[in-house]
Amino acid sequence: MNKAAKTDKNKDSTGRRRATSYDVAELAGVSQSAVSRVFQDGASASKAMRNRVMAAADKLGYRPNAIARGLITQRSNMVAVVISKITNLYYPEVLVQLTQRFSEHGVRVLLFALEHESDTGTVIEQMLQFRVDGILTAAIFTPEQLETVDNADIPVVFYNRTLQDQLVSSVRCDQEEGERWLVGELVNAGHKTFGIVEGPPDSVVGIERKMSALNELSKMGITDITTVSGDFGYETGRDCFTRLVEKRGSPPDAVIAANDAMAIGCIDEAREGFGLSVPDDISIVGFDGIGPASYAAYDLTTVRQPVQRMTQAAASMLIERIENPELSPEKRAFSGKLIRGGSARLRSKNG
Amino acid sequence: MNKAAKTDKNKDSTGRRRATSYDVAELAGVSQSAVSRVFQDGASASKAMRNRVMAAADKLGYRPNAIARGLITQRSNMVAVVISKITNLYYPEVLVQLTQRFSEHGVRVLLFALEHESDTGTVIEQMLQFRVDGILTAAIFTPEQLETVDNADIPVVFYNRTLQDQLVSSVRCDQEEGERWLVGELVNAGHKTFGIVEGPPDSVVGIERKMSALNELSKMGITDITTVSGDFGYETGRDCFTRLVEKRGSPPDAVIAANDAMAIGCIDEAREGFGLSVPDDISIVGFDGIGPASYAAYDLTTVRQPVQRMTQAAASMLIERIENPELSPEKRAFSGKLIRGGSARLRSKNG
DNA sequence: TTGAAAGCGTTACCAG
DNA sequence: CTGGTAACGCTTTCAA
Repeated sequence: MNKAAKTDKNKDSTGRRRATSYDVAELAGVSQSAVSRVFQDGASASKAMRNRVMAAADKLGYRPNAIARGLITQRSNMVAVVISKITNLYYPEVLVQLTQRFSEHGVRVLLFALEHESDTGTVIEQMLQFRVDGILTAAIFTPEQLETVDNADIPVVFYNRTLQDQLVSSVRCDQEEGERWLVGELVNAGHKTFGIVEGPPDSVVGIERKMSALNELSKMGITDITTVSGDFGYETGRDCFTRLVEKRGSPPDAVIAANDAMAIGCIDEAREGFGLSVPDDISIVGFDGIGPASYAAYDLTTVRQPVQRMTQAAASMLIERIENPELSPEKRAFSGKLIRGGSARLRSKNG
Repeated sequence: MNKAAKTDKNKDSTGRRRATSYDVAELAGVSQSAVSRVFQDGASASKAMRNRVMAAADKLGYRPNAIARGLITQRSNMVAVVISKITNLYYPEVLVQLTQRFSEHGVRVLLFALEHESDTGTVIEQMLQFRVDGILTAAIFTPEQLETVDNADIPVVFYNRTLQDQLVSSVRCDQEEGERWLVGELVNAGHKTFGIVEGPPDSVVGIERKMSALNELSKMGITDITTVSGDFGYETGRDCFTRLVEKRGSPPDAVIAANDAMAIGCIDEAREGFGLSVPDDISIVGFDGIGPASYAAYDLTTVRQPVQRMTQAAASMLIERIENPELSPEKRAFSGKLIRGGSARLRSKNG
């Protein structure tokens, strides 16, 4: 291999090497450090210098190499965002908003998607290898995993899940409150028998919602409660409704589903499979406030998560902790918004 | 600032510096190059060496630094994925599947989200700075933008959009065919007057679908066609239906919406706003095959995109081109699947 | 199979 | 304000 061949390896399609700060420096007739400074924020560079460098730079199509910068700076300017199939981050707008929030601070998003929330282990190694500056996760961590990232001094913010009594930052929707509202509305409107459609067993969110509902129901003296479990999907919601009725022998007065998708499934099954009228024969409520919940055919009574405020908060909490690692953990819970839709027979506000 | 303070900067919470291959080498009593080799694939290292190094490594919690590796290797092992609000990549499962596909090849996803498809310019610079190995985009590029990434020798795969006559790789759903199917079914079932609900003007996907439908309608001799335009959202779908009827003076026999969300909006508005029965009074069809399309209340006639095969193809096409930059561009179009739902009055298959 | 040494493209420190 | 030089943590020749 001759010399030409050797120097070929970094050439682009037109035969030029990808320009570095040295190339720019040479063309501009200045030092490489000068070029570096021109491309920094609080740099000290004279106007003349800046002009010459810039001219040379875009003549060569120079772009600072963020990888190299990260190496020396010890800041990758990337955060890991972990989503899993059943997460709320999974809702499209959340990811888009998050990415944009981070982007405003010059931070890029490295995405990690989990098939199951329990697969976290495999991706943590990756996040650490890529030296992400922070982690925003909608999947739970085991204590060991938490310790691992903690030892690496990487700040973590949990989205809609919070480790019991652990000293970690989190942003969540106040689901206890939400379920309390829903149960309150239903009981006050005279519903006496309840079905609960809970989420999959490995979902903390699902468990929380179910427990809160059960708690509130029992507080209000309701004892006729039947529970079945689904996977947060529409189909499973339909299935759950059938199983619920079979288990009880007859439909309950109201069904509380752990999320909107299953609630919608319940509505369809109640109507199609059992010829019931919603809400005249049975009330059905969900949780989340997803798009289809407000479709006219369902008009779901639900609690809408303040997604925008939550993502906003999550992003800034993480960025704050990247910039100031000494900041102590913080847990923020946002109230949802009760949507009194037509899928439940509720007392009118004025009654 | 004394020496202690200086050396502090890279220490972790327990006071140790983040371990490097040098630290591992020292502890294991071998050279740094040896450590490097142990953590590579086709490395040559004796079993004894490997053991000693590994022992030292996990004693120190050593993790190879992917950033540094990327710098020397000239491979970041990251690809950029660009989504915009109205894209199909926007559908949750697509992102998850993509990320997993890439992950299998050791490639991470750097996510870029656009508010509008036309904002591409701002993110291209970022992708280049981070030296991504490839780009998968569900947003259109201008010719200049395409040239920019081309000059940087970064392979690009377009998802569901293809630049007219440009020499680029793309994966898409065959929308012409899909619209042809839909129109064919409707015309054959006797529908004579049509409404078309098109997408936003800056969506290539929307335009393609509309043009294909119009084409096929005209081929089949249909002339009574009214067109209104929405933004791909549910609410806009409802609105569009109203405008359609107003514009025509009366409801058409059938409505062809550019996507499912708007089709569902049309159904709700037809029922609620105009007291029409779907499909007895009017047939409504969409495109995409999103989740809610199959909800019992809508049971939409639509064309489902083979999302899984498309993401699979997109990921492997990009990876192939990263590993072999000489590969010529390739355009792959996948047929969708016609879903003959209850939202349209169609000829039965046997009739 | 192993080790020494030369980069990769930046930033950061320190004189001038 | 500017330039020289030493890192950053790794991979990759090249000899031994």
